[in-house]
Amino acid sequence: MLDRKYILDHVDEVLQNCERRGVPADVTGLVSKEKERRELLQEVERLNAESNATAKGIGKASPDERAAIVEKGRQLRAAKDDAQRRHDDLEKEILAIQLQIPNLAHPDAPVGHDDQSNLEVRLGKTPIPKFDFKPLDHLVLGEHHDWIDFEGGARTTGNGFYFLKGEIVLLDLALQQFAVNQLVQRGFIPTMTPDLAKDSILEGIGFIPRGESTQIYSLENMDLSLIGTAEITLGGLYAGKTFDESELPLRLCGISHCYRTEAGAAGRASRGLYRVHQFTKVEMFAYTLPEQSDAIHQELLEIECDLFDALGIPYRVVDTATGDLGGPAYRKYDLEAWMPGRGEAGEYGEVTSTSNCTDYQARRLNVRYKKEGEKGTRFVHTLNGTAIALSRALISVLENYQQADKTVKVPEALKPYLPFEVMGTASIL
RNA sequence: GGAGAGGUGGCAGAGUGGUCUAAUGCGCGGGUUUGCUAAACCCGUGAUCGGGUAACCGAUCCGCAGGUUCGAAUCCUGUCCUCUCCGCCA
Repeated sequence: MLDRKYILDHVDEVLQNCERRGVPADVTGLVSKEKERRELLQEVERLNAESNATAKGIGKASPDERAAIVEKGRQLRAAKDDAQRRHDDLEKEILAIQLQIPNLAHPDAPVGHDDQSNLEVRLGKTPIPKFDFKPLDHLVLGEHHDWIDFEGGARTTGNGFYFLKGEIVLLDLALQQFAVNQLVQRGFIPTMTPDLAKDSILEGIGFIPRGESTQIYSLENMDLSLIGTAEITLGGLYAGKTFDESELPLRLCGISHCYRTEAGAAGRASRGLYRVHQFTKVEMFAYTLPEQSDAIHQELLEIECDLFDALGIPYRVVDTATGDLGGPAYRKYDLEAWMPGRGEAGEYGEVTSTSNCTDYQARRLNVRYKKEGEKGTRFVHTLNGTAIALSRALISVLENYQQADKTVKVPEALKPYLPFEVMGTASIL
C-alpha cells in the first residue's frame, strides 16, 4: 500500500505507474473521495469537540439546565453519528482503492507490459552442459528410478501432488541443509515457520486468500490459509512491531512448505515438479531501514547467484519488467536455471526470485522503526528472496547432472550432506 | 477442548460512569545547587490523524472490534493474546 499523502501529491506519477504495471486502479476517484472525507472528518471533529464541551459542566448544573444539556448532547451525538457514518463509508471506499494501487517501481526496472520485457542482466559461472546423449527430463529420470511418484500423490491427495521416494529425499534434505548453512554463515537467523497464516497477514503481504481466482488454499470456517511462501509468515512475524534502528537490518531465513492452487496454470511448461501444489522452500527475508533496502536487495541476489554457482547449475538473472512485478514489488530479480530436459532442447526456468517491497508491505502490516534522537516512527522496508525452492532445484540438479546411464552425479557442494556421490546406482538404498 | 485470572503510557502500577480524556514511582531530557560523579530539588516527557505560513489548535488512542449512555479505561457483547489449573496428545 502506498502512503495516501504521497498518492495525493503525486497523482500523475501514480497513474503512470499503474499503467506501466498493468494494474488498474481508480486513482482519481481516490483523490476526490479523500478530499470529501477530510471535509467530513473536520465536521466530525467539530461536533465531537462541541459535544465534549457540552458534557463537561454537567456535574454542577441544576435539574433544568441538566435536561437542556442532555437534550443538546443528544442532538450533537445524532449529528456526529451521521457524519461519522458517512465518513466511515467513504474511508472504506478509499482504502479499497488504495489497496489496489501497486507499489512504485524502481526507476531502473525495465518498462514493459509482461515478461517479454524482462531484461537479462547476467549469467551464472557454470556453462550450459554439453551432452553426448539426448538428455532426459527430470520426470522421466524420476519415474525410472522411482524417485518421483505423481500417481501415488494423485491417489492420496489429488492431481499435482507427489511423493518423493528414495535417494531424492536425501538430495532434497541436502539442498535444504546446504542452503540454510550458507545463510547462517551470512548472518541469517534460521527459522521454521508455521505453514498456516491468518488471512489478514496474507493480505498484508499482498496476497488475496479467498475468492474466485485465488492461488491460496484456505481452511473452511477459519480465517487461516496455507501459506504459498514463508515470506508470508516471516513478514507476519513482526506485524505491529516497532524496531529500534539498531536492530536493522534483520536477516531471517525460513524453512516451510509452500502450497499453491496454481489455478488455471496447467500445460506442457508445467510438466513434472515444475508447477506443483506443494513444495518445500528455504526463503530469505529482511527487514531494513529505507536507505538499506537497495543494497540488501543486491545482497539477496548475490546469495542466490552464489548458491547456484556453488551447485554448478547454469542460470541467467533477469531484471523483471514493470508489467510483471505484481503488486508489492518495487524491483524484482529472477534466477532462471538451465533445465536441459525442458522444451525441445533445454530452456531456462525460474528457480528463484528476490523482491524489494520497500514500505509497501510494512505499511499494511504496520512494521515500523524508531531512530535515535528522531521524533516519531517510520515504516521499515521488507525484502524477500528464494534461497532454494526444492521442487525446481531438484529439477535443475537432476537434469544438469544426469549421465548417459540415467544415473545422476551429486554436485560437489552437496557431497558433505550425502552418503553417496552418484544417485541411481542402488548402492545404498 | 474445559475452568479461573489478567491485558492501562518506555517500564512498574493506581483508577470500577462526569471534580484528570489517566494518580504515583522508575526511566529519559533540561535546569538549580555542587571540586567531579552522585544525591536532593524544580520543570518537562507518547503516538496517529486533521487544520494553520507559524506559534498553535482540534480529534482519536487504556489488547482489538462492536454496543449502551448526554458522557465509558470504568457497564454490556464478541474476539485475540498471556498466565494458572484440568483434560487430550506427538
